[in-house]
Amino acid sequence: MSTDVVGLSKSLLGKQLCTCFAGVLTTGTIVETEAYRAPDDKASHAFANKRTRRTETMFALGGCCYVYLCYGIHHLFNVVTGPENIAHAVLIRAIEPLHGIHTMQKRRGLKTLTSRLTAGPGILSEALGIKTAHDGLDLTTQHLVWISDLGNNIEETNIISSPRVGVDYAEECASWNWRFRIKNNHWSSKPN
DNA sequence: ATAATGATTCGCT
DNA sequence: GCGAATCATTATG
Repeated sequence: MSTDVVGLSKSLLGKQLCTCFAGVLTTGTIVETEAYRAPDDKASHAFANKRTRRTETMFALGGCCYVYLCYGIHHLFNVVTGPENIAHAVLIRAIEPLHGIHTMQKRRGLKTLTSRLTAGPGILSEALGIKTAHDGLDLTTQHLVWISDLGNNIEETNIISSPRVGVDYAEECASWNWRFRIKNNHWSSKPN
C-alpha cells in the first residue's frame, strides 16, 4: 500500500465508483478528488493523529472507505489509502454518471440530467445511495460499494491541480494544490 | 449534560 | 452572490 496519497488521488481519476444496493447497480467515473494527509495536514480530521471514534476508520489499512456526515446533512465519501495507523484519505468530490442514471435521478429527486446530479461530494453520495452506515466497508472484498479499475489512467497533462475547497481554516495547508480534476470535464463541481 | 461547528447544498435575490 | 438548513461529532463543564 502506497503512502503517496497525493499521487493516488490522481490515480483515482478516471476509475469507476460503483454501488449495488437491492440489486440495483449505479456507477460513475471519478472526475474530481482531494487528498487529505494526516498527521501534517491541518485540513484532515485526523490532523496530528487525532484518533476519535469517527476518525478511527481513517487509521485502518487502505482499501476501505471513510464516510461521515457533514453539516448535519451530507454524506461525504472518502477512500482510505494509507498503511495501518497512517490516516491518509482521498475525498471523492465529483463523478460522471455511467450506469443506473435513472436510479440516481430518483434518489436525488431530479427529473433533469444536469451536473446537479453528481457534481459535488455530498450529492454524489446521495445519488449512489452511500450513507454513514457504510463507513469502514472494505472496498475490495464485497460488492455493495467498490471501485472498478478499468486501467484507463488519465494523462498528467489532463489533470488540473488547485487548492482544496472549504478548508480556509487550515492555514498554510489551505494553499496546497491537492484538489484534482479532469480537464474539460463539465461534471466536476465547478466550471473548468 | 450542554454548546459549538463544519472536507456542503439549495433556494432566493 | 448570500444565507439558512440541520445534526453527528467534538470539546468542555
